[in-house]
Amino acid sequence: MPDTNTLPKPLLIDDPQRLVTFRIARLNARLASQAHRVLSQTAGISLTQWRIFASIDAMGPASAAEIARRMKLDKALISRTVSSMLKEDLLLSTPDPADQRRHVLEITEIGRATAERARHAMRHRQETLLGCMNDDQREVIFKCFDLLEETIDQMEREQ
Amino acid sequence: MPDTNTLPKPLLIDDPQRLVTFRIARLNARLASQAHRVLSQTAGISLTQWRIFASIDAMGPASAAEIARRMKLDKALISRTVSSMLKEDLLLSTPDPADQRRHVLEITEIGRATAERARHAMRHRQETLLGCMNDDQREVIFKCFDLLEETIDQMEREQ
DNA sequence: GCAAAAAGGATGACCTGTCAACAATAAAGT
DNA sequence: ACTTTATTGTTGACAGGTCATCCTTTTTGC
Repeated sequence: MPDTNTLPKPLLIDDPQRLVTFRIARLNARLASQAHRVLSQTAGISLTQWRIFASIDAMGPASAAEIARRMKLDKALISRTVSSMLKEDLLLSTPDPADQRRHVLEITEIGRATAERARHAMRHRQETLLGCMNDDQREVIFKCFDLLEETIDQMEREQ
Repeated sequence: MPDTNTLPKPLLIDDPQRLVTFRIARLNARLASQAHRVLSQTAGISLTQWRIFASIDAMGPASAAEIARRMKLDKALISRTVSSMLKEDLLLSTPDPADQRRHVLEITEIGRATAERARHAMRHRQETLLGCMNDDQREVIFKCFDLLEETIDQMEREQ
């Protein structure tokens, strides 16, 4: 008897909509493209540039490696993005006298003004996104993010 | 008085770790690279190829456009991925006599065997990921995914 | 003090995914 | 019947991001 076309059959995977990875991937794609639109319209910067601003702003001047570590982002990505930001005078890089490999990055006036232009839209967006959940849900979701990242850490350790 | 270097100051953004977009982006990057590793080691396929398998397997043979719609993925991406899978005989494409633009895609025996090789590892991974949360948390997180996607839909409608 | 290992940073090759434009076909509106 | 509009699927160009490798400087361990 034929099967694949007559009856839907038990599956390779139960329901793609119930896969964490898949849902997160889709959510991420949509959130990123939305953020990209907002940032390029308001301040003409990329999402990674925005994140570098946010990192330095939140935790003070830092080297590229420190930013990469703090945000768990690829250092190649940071390197390229930082060099684009230096070209546009959004960041200032000063060599560390105590370590000749290290360059400390800080936000310039231009950089701060640029980030400022995106701030309201980004904050509003963030609030709208958080606003669709109630306090309990917000608490649980961030807890789950932590749990998932811990699990990934573990899986990576075990290979 | 100087400021940026003396005191940490109130911020552009409160805490990057508390940004939904940022957390989801990071989680996604880590999950995707992990999935990529598992899939290439076990079955030599890409994540998008795996997703196309999962989509057809879960919901039956379909055209490229239907897959793109179901998964909310870019049709260009689907087109390129499908053509790579056709070259490797992982999928079979048959023209629809009722609509000459449409081609119905189904999984070949080779394709099914290939997907099968990745299945255990992928399912185990999925269970480990879900396993770090309890029933309540799982329920809430999927609920939040739905809420967030609805919110994005709304924001897109309002521009 | 010195060889080996590790960290900072840059870069080339590469892959993924997005956007816009296109040709071909089909559907809708007149 | 015919023009307009929408849909399917393909493609080129490109931004974003990853991986492996490299060079330089610093740190570690003998």
